[in-house]
Amino acid sequence: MTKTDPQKPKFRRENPEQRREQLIEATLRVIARKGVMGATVREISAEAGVAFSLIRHHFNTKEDLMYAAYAHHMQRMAQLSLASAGDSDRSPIDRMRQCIHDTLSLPVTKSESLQIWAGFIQMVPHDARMKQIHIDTYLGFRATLETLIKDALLAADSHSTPDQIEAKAIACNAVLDGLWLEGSMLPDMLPPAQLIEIAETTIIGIIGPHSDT
Amino acid sequence: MTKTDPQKPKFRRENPEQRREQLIEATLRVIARKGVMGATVREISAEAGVAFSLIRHHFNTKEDLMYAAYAHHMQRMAQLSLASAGDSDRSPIDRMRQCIHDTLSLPVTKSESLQIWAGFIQMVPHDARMKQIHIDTYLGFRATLETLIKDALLAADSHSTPDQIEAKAIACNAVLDGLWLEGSMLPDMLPPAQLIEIAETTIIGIIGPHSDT
DNA sequence: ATTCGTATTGTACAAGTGTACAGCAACGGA
DNA sequence: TCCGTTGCTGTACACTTGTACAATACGAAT
Repeated sequence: MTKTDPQKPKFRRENPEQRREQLIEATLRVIARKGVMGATVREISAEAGVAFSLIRHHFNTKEDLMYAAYAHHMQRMAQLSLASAGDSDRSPIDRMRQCIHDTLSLPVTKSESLQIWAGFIQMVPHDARMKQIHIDTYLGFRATLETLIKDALLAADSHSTPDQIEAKAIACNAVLDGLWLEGSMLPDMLPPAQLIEIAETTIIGIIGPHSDT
Repeated sequence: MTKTDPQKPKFRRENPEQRREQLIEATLRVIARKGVMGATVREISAEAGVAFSLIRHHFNTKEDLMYAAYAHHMQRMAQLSLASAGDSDRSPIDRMRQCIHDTLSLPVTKSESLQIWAGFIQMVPHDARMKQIHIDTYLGFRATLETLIKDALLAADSHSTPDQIEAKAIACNAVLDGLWLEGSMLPDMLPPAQLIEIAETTIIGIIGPHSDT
């Protein structure tokens, strides 16, 4: 052992904001590895390499840490899925294809992501703040889909009422959710290539100008 | 206090099979009310009205109880969704409509059902037995959908390859999963009537004889 | 070098966890 | 009526949990 540094610091003071993010990331890793029930303050702080009592210094309560971690996770997932939705260089249909591809491939379909998502989803019906985070994420995602669909229909010179566009966005969202879910759960049975092909066929069918019932 | 019955039994001996089911039902109620983390052996046994040590008498471990509860829940959900799938009196398309309706209405869309589902789903990636239960349930549901789709296509005198039918079943399953998910989570925002209409339009579009890409 | 704010630590604690086990009591068969 | 089986209970225990709080020590400002 090199004892050459007797005044080596026992710990490093971190920018509170950065430390908070470190704890959030550690929380997500622990949930992915051990599930929500395994995500104890001691496990999380060990993952982050700090004393477990530090959590209480940066978050009023463990619940607060969970809220922050949920929002963080959903934000990242949405960003990964919709990264190219704003590229005005590409055609709407091309952007939609890219969005489908990104949603149904790694890293979004990593089973870790699913497990984190499921662990939080389970809390939504009981916790008002969790529910709010879910609503914000869901509506944000759907709004982006709506824009994409509207652009695609305009490019095809096809008109739809706002209600119809909303319905199509809900349907597209459901397809992506469902395929993402099963693909993440059973990656061997439902590989990304198959998921993407099914999603493209289905979503193009949904967007296409019919459904005047 | 009517002390008229001094030899009132302190407890009732139950058929082991029935007692097991009582404990499973109590488990599901507790998970629905308090989440997976709140589903302790004491809470569950209190819900069932028995001593908490009784659980260990009927289930080797708490995990075993969870496995049984998961299988039980998924079995019931599938049965509620597919109750009319076998009615050979009705046309395939009619049965599919009924299946859509049943999947996207109460009681299947009760938020309790979702919470129980999410709580278990979270365990799937880590636990081999949980994963097996999921696979069995998923493939079972999909197989029923496949039959329904095949019958509908036959009735319309339209031919498809097995691969195409499988792809359509995966897509239909995803639509139903996704809509069920969001509908259960946000019942006020996405009422059954709207979900059902969207699902019918989408699924009829999926089944309909196109998708030769 | 010294001071000072505060990020960080370590210890402590009450409450709750799943499991173990010995003994009680219900109830069907004698 | 008694008896044996076994479903069922109650207590106990080792362990983990989230929270509380006083003491420590890092790092920047002086």
